[in-house]
Amino acid sequence: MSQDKSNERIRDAERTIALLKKATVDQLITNGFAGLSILPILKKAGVSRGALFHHFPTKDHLIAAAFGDLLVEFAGQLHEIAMQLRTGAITQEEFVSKTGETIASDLFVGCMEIALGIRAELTLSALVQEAVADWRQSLFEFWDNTFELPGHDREQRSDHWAMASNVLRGYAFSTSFGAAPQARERLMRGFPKLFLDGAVVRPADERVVSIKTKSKS
Amino acid sequence: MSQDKSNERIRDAERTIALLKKATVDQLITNGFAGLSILPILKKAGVSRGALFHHFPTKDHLIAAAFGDLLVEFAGQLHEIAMQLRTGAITQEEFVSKTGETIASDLFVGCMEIALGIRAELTLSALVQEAVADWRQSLFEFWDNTFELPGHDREQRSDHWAMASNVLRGYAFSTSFGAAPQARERLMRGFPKLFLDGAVVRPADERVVSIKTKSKS
DNA sequence: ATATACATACAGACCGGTTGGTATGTAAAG
DNA sequence: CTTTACATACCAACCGGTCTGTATGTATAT
Repeated sequence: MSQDKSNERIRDAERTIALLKKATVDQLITNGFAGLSILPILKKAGVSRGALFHHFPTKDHLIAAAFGDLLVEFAGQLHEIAMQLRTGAITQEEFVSKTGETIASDLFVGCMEIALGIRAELTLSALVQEAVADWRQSLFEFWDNTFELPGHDREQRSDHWAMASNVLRGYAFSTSFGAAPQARERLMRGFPKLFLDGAVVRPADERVVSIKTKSKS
Repeated sequence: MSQDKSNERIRDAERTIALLKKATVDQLITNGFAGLSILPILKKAGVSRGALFHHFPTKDHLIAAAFGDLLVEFAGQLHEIAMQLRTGAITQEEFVSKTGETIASDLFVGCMEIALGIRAELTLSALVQEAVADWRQSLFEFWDNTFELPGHDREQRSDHWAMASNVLRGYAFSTSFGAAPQARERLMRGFPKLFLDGAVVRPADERVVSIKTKSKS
């Protein structure tokens, strides 16, 4: 990890913070929410305790920051997939496959774990509230900017894509067991039939989209 | 909790085990998976450390046992709702409402939390594997024994109900934030349209169903 | 019936290890 | 010299688990 055993110090706040958040995400993926202790995080980041608590008042603040980064990254990944479809770089089938893959990735499962885990932790849940709201919004935009639903008003579209999102969330959850090998095929067959049948892909230039969240206030 | 400060001991293994499992579920609901320490569990159960480790070799075994109980209880709740629909005691709309409520309850959210949380814990995930397999089976039976899907073969029915289950899981997940007040209405509108349109309720006497799991081997 | 022997059910002190967080010190930058 | 960035020693609280001891059962022998 860190071969700088010499006494030269690296003084770069941004870098240190990034390392810490990255290590937190790594730790979340490999050891789950319950495994989010600061010791392994510090080890992975190659950073000292002092550095951590210099930049973050508590462990929860670090987790919240890492969680926020995760969600933003996801929004970016989904946006990327959407653009590939809208530019014709991939087929609708590939779109469903890639989206499913993204949602069922360890990263997103880790997100769900945090989202459920913080239910009982008031301070932490308060810290991530804003990031979650942003994420919700960007998820709807992901669908609504990618597909047109002729004859549907805004309310109906919200309903439609909310259900679609629920399916993917449930899919991600069920795959985290790894016990349903047919789950993927079921998604590939079922999802387009249920949600994309009447939908029309919006050409890439139809609407200029900013998927970016409001970011650090 | 326990006012028996006298030196009279209650010697009832079944009772003690039940108290421990109950306390574990309670603790899971109120404090989440990360809050599953033995101390608060023991306190809630009014049982000593010695009693716990006499009946369960490790904490994980207790959690697994409590988790298994939870899943069986859920299967029972769903079965109950299904029977109400099949006997005509409730409407389809009420059926969707009740099912959604059950899935989005604190109890089930706790289940999801465990299911995700154990991802990184090998021993625990091994312990609950069987219970999860039983649960999967009973969930499919819940749908398939309740509704007929004319013109669908077994494979197609599996696809259909797997997607339906995913929607509910995703719904449960999203409500655990409490941030989407319209989520319930969306489910009530969207679910029947997507999954119950071509489905026919099986009369209660059409098929003798055993929703019971294989139970303790 | 009563005494003996043993298994089971429970209680609570105790253990080493880990937890999140702090206090203090030091090196670099302005 | 002051501020910022990082390092280290340290702390009280808590963790899961083991220990020894005790209360309560039951099976057998007398």
